[in-house]
Amino acid sequence: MRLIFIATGDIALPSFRHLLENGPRPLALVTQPDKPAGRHQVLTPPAIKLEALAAGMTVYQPEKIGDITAELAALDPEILVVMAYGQILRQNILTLASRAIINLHASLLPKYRGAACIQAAIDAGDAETGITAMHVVRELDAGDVILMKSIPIAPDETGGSLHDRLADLSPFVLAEALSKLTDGTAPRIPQDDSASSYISKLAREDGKIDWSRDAAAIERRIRAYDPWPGTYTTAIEGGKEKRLKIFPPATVVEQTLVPGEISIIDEQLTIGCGRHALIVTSLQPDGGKRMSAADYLHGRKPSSFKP
RNA sequence: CGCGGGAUGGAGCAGCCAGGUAGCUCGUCAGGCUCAUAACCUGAAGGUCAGAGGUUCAAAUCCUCUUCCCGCAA
Repeated sequence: MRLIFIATGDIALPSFRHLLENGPRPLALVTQPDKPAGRHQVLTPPAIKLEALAAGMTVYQPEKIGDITAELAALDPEILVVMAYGQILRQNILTLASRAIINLHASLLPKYRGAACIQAAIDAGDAETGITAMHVVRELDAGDVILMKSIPIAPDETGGSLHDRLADLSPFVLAEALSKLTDGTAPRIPQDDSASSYISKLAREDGKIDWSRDAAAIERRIRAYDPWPGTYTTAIEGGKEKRLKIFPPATVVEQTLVPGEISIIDEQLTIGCGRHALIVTSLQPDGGKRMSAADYLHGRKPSSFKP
């Protein structure tokens, strides 16, 4: 089968490796251009690009995928597979493949269309999420579904752990979808648009903790946003404001405090929330490394957290 | 050279501005108390103050350079 793989995010790596090992081997990889990353803004290629090059595969990194329409058409692809690519596909790409253009999406559609679907499932407290394989249409993540596989969300699940588990689940969804497309048994199940929700891309600012919310909701967010975009708050230390990153795990306790108020018992750092309170165990002060709450309290004397 | 914070016994920090005995909260070890203890009491060990150079009678502290860590921004 003549197939082109279109992906940037690491979540696509297991699926890509699956195709390399078990076929059909992609004719080419299309991925985003190298981008400056890290403190020193070093130009960094997507990991999947390096694996493709190591496998001797042709790699395209167009600023806009529409710029290479002719090159892709010349490969005469039957199927395009898209996963975490990061660009909107226009009509000339959607009609490029003779058989289908499919997308692997990390949610149980129609819930959580869009970018931050993994974090959204944990943040909402869902019991399960999964990978959906569907046809790509003009509207984002709205195409007919071929199949989906679900996995349960663990009580201590983080965005990072769920990302990795969904990545590992993806090859099975991809393989089954390709096989059904090949033998003509792939269903086209329309999505119920009325049940859909859209999650836009997250920014660091989204990780700011609002202590007036329910402690359970804050706890879920701390897990959902780890490691990206992370959660943070502002600690008042000796009258000065210090930024403080918060990491999981955190524990909800039925204690009543004013939102942002700090209670320290037996070196346990408890923060008041809108409903109940939260024990935070792992954090990172501005300029420092990640440390336990106990270590933090040995040297710093926070009076409260900014609600 | 994008902006900023930091490096002080094993951990987290204060001391620096106004140079003059290495300090705090813990941890570790020993002893004591106790039916017992992660509790309490007493004591001890553990530091080239990131590195190099400079100023000075004297540098953790002031000046210059270097290395490493971290946050923001992208």
